[in-house]
Amino acid sequence: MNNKNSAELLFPHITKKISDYDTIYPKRILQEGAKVTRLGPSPTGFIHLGNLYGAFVDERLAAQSDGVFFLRIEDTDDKRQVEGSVEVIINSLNFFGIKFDEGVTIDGSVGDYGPYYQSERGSIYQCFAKELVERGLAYPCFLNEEEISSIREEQEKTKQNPGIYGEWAKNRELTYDEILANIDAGKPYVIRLKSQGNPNAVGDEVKTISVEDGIRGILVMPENVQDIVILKATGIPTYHFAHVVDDHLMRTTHVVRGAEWLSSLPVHVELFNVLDLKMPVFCHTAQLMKLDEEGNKRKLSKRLDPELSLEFYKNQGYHPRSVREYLLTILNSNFEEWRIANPDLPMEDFHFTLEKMSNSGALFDLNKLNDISKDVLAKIPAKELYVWLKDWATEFHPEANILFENNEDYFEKILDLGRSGNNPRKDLIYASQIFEFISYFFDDTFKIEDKNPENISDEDAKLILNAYIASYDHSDDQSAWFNKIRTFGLTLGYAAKPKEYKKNPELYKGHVGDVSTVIRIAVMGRSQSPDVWEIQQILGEEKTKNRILKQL
RNA sequence: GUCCCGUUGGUCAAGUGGUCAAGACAUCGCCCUCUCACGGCGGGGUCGGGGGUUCAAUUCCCCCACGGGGUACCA
Repeated sequence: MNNKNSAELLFPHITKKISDYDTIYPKRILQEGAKVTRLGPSPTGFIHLGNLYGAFVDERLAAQSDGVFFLRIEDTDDKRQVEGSVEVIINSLNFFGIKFDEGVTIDGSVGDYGPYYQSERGSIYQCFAKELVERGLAYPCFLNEEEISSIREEQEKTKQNPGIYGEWAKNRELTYDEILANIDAGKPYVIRLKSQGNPNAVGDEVKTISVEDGIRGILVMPENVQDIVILKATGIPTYHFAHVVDDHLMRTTHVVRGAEWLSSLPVHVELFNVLDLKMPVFCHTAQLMKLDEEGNKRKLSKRLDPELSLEFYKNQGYHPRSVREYLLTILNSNFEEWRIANPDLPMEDFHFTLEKMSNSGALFDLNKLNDISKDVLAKIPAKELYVWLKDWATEFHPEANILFENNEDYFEKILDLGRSGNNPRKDLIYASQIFEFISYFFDDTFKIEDKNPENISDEDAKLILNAYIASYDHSDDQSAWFNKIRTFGLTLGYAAKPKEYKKNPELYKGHVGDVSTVIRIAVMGRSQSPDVWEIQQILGEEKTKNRILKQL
């Protein structure tokens, strides 16, 4: 038996059979309908919003069905490894609430379906490859780089499809003796699939495959005809082969991956068929896009788009829950309606479905994220916000650390400012914005940023502040406080209501709004802010008076 | 070049052979109001183009355009 001998020659050290692995990694015992999903990042040291987006789908699918979500590291490309990136991946995803049930963790692997690093699964892939060689469905190919590129040139010249297939696959039918001779000569080789597709078919003769995608419905594509590489010269598998072997042995039920894999789907289908394995449900997600300077949609790129990096959100201080809610609104458009109907339920109560996912690429929209974040933060109690802000500042804004010392009560009052009642304020968006927003509460960061209204001269402003300090009583309630402002405003020549001023502008210097703006700027340094009385109550009498006095 | 996927307002999108073509963000106007927010009310704005099929097409079919992706011993 030619093939059997070749297989022995190629893989002398492989003694296990595929069936042995099926015993080692038996079918998972899970309840009916449980989904097994996986994330398979390559450890390049960069994890982005697209990864989170996909991971979120995996996580929801598994969690909602009491299934399993595991992490497998796809480190088959030795050129792209980056030290420490596995930790970065795990920590980043964890920060945004993505937790794995199984697979690689910070302290080693967990689960019965390992190893979870593809680099440690070499003999498994080789076993599968060996059996394919034995069965005449794969073969060693000794074509070197030059030979392959000259094949390509020839194909381009004659306008044929590029690749190694059909008669271009010159090593397809090598005999045992030829293989032996090549190996003895020390020639490097790869293992290629001997595609069962017909490369010479044209028009209606072209066979098609039909796959039901979890997101896109039925996909019909031409069958694969390429003798793709399954094991590289190093003995390490390509993605295609590793995917098929691993997702079978790890008993993955749903493969969630980006649309960039769509075109290699026929390859995967052939591999599953040729190995006689049950295919998982493929779920090809749309890619996240962004509008470029010329107004074209384009794929987010890590070089050009800082907001693609998960670090961006951590740096800016977006709350993980905000990012999660935003992602869910892109993932399932009906989430938004659900959220409006159920403002107080945790987002995990929403039933996520693949069918509701869009097939076209969504533009990333920072506006929307901000809007969602306002609602999210509005519901988080001040105590929790305080802890979150403190943690964020420790890492990204250390100069603010001093603000947290013995200041918890003060801080919480600030964060709760205007948040009670039926129409709570929604001022808080992300941590760095919050520090900016509340900076006037702290003498270290307080500064006069805005100018008095144009109709108020410096003398007028002093008159107003003098009258204010003279009438100031910290124990006044809000309406008493404002009535005083109206009263002395009127004697100084300012209408008590803006409408009165508008009716007879010639009678007044301005209106009560101008008066309170002057006060607002003295106390807050800004012409716009939440309610002055409430802010003064938080600041305290001493600080309030000092700030006014300083402007006199 | 070739293969694959996609295309509903500025953005995210629901949706169906006959709809006034939802909703959200953004935007504009008004109301509330001492500013800003919040909230309320309202406005503008969409089925990429061309052919079919049909009494009727945004919806079904074909062609084109545009966008994205693949075409690796990357994933």
